[in-house]
Amino acid sequence: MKEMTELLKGVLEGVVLQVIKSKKETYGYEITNYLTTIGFEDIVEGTVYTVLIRLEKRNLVEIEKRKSDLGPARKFYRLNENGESYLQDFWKKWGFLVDQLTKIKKM
Amino acid sequence: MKEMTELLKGVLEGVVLQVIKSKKETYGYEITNYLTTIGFEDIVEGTVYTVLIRLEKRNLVEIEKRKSDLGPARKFYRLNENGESYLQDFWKKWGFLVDQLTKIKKM
DNA sequence: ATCAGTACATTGTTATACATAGTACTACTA
DNA sequence: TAGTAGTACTATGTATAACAATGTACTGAT
Repeated sequence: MKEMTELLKGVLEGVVLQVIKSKKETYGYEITNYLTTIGFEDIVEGTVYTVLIRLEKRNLVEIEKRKSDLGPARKFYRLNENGESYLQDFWKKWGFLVDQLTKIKKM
Repeated sequence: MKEMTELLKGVLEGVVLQVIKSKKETYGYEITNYLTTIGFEDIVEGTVYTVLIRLEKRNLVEIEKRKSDLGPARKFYRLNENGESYLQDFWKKWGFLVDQLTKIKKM
């Protein structure tokens, strides 16, 4: 779906973290492709990479750079404990938001 | 719930519009109070007013200023047709986002 | 007269997503 | 072997949105 930009704000970080968690280990390019295939058509590489750098700065992920047999080296991301608890918190807030909006919509 | 700030981005506008629609007609102060009572504890007046001004600029609402028997004059907001279709679009996008995040969470 | 409650407005800051562009590596092919 | 497509990451600038903080102003009660 198009023009989700503003709605994505604040969500994207949790989404990317969850993708990393689910895949155990992954890298920027793969995350971008994954997100576009599942329907976030407008997400561009630049956006994902800025999120990843943010996650790194906040120490929510562990990083390992490894060579690829296809193209340049990949920077692999893995959740650490901070990342786990951040993600838990994120889903709690998300759940709350969904509940609130459901109520407001029915109002 | 606290610290929903970032998650609210892009959502608040739709929320405020829906509140206006549901109440048929309302004003900033009432909206702020309403939102804080239903659980958005951190929302402050300033935020709601900036949203309202945005809605006005984008021509999504009609405005009427009327005296109050209690305190200063109130600026009443009412959805117009643009507002209606914006709101419809908003709920569509929101629904899409909820679906996507549900999938991602289960992944 | 002062204060609390009601009501709106403004200004500056910060965070986030995006646009754009660039770098660099590999494999294929003309 | 030069060129191109695909893979992969980085950097810079911009726009938008929510918040913090502050100020104005009106009414009613003490």
